[in-house]
Amino acid sequence: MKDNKNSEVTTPLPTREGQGGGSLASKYSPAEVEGKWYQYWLDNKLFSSKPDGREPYTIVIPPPNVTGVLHMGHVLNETIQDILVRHARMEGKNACWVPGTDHASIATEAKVVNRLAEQGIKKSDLTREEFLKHAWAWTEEHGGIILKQLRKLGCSCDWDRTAFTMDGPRSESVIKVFVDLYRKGLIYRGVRMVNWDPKALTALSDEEVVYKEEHTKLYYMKYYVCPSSDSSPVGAENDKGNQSPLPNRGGDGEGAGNVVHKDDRGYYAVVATTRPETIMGDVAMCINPNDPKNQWLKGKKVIVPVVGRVIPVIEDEYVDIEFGTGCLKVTPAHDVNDYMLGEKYNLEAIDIFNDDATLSDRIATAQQKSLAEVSVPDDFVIDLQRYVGTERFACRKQIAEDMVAAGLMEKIEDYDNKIGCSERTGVPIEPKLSMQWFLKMQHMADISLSPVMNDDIQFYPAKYKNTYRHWLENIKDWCISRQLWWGHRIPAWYIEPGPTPTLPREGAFPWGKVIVAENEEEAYKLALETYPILKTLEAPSGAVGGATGFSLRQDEDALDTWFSSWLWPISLFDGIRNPGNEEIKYYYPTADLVTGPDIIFFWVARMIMAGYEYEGMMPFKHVYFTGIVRDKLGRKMSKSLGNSPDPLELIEKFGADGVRMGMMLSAPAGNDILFDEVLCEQGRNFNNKIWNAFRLVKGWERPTPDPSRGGRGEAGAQLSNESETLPLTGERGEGLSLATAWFEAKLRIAAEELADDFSKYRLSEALMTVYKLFWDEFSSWYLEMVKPAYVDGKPQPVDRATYDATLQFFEILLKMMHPFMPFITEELWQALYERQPGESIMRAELHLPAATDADRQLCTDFEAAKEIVTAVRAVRSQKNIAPKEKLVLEVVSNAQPSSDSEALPLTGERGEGLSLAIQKMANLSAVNVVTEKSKGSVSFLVGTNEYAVPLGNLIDVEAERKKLQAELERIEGFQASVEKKLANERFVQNAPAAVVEMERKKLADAQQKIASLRESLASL
RNA sequence: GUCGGCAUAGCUCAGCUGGUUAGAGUAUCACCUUGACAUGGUGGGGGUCCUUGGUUCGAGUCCAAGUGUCGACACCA
Repeated sequence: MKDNKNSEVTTPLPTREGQGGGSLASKYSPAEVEGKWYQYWLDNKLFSSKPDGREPYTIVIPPPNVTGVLHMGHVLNETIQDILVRHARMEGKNACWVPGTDHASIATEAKVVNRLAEQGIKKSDLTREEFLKHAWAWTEEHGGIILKQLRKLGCSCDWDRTAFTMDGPRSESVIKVFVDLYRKGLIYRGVRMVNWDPKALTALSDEEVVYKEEHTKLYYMKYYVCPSSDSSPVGAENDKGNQSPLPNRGGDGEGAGNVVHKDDRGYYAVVATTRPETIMGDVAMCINPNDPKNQWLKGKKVIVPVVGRVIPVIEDEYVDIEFGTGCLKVTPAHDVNDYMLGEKYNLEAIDIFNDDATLSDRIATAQQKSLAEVSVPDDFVIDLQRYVGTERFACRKQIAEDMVAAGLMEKIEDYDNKIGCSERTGVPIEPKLSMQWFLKMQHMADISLSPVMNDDIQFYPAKYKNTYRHWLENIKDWCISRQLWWGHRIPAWYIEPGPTPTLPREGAFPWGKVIVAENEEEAYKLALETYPILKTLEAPSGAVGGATGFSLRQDEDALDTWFSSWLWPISLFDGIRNPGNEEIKYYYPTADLVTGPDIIFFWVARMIMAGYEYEGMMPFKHVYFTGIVRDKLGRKMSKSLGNSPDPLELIEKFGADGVRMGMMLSAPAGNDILFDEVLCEQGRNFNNKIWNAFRLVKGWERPTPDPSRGGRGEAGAQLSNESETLPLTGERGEGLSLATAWFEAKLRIAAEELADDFSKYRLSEALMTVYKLFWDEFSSWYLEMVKPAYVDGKPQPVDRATYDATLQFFEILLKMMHPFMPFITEELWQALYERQPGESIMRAELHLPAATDADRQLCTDFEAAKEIVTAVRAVRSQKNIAPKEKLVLEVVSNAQPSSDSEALPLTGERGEGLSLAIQKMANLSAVNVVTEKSKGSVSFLVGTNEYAVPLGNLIDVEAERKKLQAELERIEGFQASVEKKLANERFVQNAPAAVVEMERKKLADAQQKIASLRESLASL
């Protein structure tokens, strides 16, 4: 048979025959099952969503970099999203998961530049258009690989909606928003101190700077003092003195705390810095006016060593008296704080670097200029020409050596410092003054803070609300321009004189003025409108384009990547270009956002801003922050450590379902997850367990009569129509065992737990709930109870009711597990009953009736029955009695009636069922109710009831006595603690009545147990 | 430096508004293969709930301090 043949190699299921369960391989092999069903889902458009009357459930994917490759972080993130989406879909919602990629301007541009470099092409040799051609080619070649990989994971994205942050609709949206914000006065252009990445050659936002701890040096440099407050240089005339520079010498004590340095060249101040090369940009020295050490420097001028520039000593309380010597060199062009001082005291900013952080020849010209103004002794000066063109760190090393050699360095100390580095290229940031575009953030912060603080948007875990608030309350303007080509080019044009030479160029023309518009044509129109004088430059009618007397030059810069990402939840539904369209109305706001806390500012906060600015509503209702995936030693996964497994290899090894489960088993929201392959192994083992449970059930002969299920079709498999389906809810079918009733109750209770877990986004707990439900309750208890006995080597047939119920349970379990393990559940769901073409578990809804008090009582009773079984098994284990050997259980019913319902009813209808269940599970030949247990029996307590297993002479009296004695002591200890509590008057007075009552009952139970244990001991 | 989180079994974590002498998964140990599954079954062992103090009749849970750890932000040149 076909089935037999296949089962040797792999494990396809017989979907029609229904028979042949026994011929299934004993191991589940996911490889071809997964490919097959993913294709089936695609073919049947099961992921696709269109607006309709159902409640929408929307997730937009955090777009991975277009050239990215799937890593473990994605696996975690996308698995969570897929679980949420599949869960919502099975709740009957219109689930829509929109996939896409991000152009990641700086990262992608860097990759393209690298690749070009490998081909010997320099970016600077290309025009913008040529470069972009390469970039698009690269994007098309590598782009979307990651989206293909998501399919292997089982992600149920609506692929027809796949978007890219730089595709047509998204780009247009970005431009529209830029223009809009500019017109609202929220975007401006100006010269500011920005974070400059000298490798990528672009400005960065504050968020793109990461601080790294580094061991560096602190250099103490000598700044010689000009002897008088005029700018006379230190020189010959100074020789007459070893004259102290101190004012009021020997006077009233002012300057008593002065710390003065002097050597044979004269008096000097000492300035400590980590960056000696920046002295070339020094324009002042600053002291704290309250610093007693440096009073003597007030009003003086000092000479910048090496450079020879004479600079003033200024005073500002900004300077920290405690740090270094209390003397701060001021380099406005290369330090944010110095820049502020420069602004305050109107100091010149000398930019000493080129864009790539090599030393600019400006240092040499500045030196010549200052030396021409004031002459300083030659031995204070080194010709700066020698540093021009050197790289900043090489220069630092060199200048430090040179200063030591020239006697201009006081000392050098080791120093630990935190250095701001580019998040992308990793190189240290150079603070740099430059003209950039900014978005004013105060307004954005104002509209986006309260929705999070008052939980209109809920964060999971909520602790990130603090982080969010802190950032918004200290917000700074967002530098949105990047000196890159790959990205959305800023829609700003500058008015310049046109090519027509005869027209007037001078005068009141707005040369250099900026026009912001959606395109050049608009800009042109707007320019004429804004500056009517330009009309006088227009060529005679009929002339076209460049024939005018002015032209427009578009800004070279591109926008920060996040300036497009922040519109993602809106632009995906075309809400910017086409406000109020059907899709945006239906899908927005989205339901859940799943992302890492590392981009809370980059992305989450800014999406919230854009959401309120453009839709007047939050972009999502819940944010689920995932943790960082680390290895089992807690280290971040990284390429250099080689500790990051390839997700695709893992999928090959454990199956996608196994990997998903491995990821989710230890991924509570917000906590870092320590990933270990053994978790995937556990996932795979679980799949195998499900598979084998299915083999068991499928191996049962279908009881007759066996009407084709066609008539009732799918309805027969759904518990939602309660009265029609499982007969258990209504009238109990004759042959239905207590096991069936119990498991049905169990399912309903579990469904409620699951719903609760999902509502709190506790997905790993939800997974653990179904894991235990399937493995422990269903497989280990339920199936073991209903599994047919073997007679003469043959399994007995299963009765019809049990058979039907079991299949229905299986189906419900598959549905519960499906969001976590989509492939195996689809495979088995399809094989469980005959299905119509195109049907899928994906669209099967799962609604169970609420659990009742009776359900809970049944489960409680059943737990007691389980305890009895476990206790009997323990007796076997301790006495080395083979599982096959049948035993007898005695229920000791003393005259004292058991205190209440806690005692297990073993009489009556339910009692009989429980009794039978216990017999089967503990392999007993009988359960006898006795008033006194047999001699030579081992006894145990469940609740306050006593049970005994007669063992005849197998019993070891001494061991038994010991065991009972230990148990007795334990309970007596417990009793003592309860008695003590009850003896405390204040407890009885203050504690709620119910609590006191509970304690009384505990005491009564303990007393009863003690009595029964003493009796047992005595009877030994 | 400022702010915040966390600290419970060997490991990873639950433990919700204080109320059984603290739970799960995994690991570990012992025993068990003819009947779905050794990727399995059964049973067992394993905790000073970080420390100290406080509030309370009662604290793993609340408060304070300390220690350790992780993170965010700010940075001193």
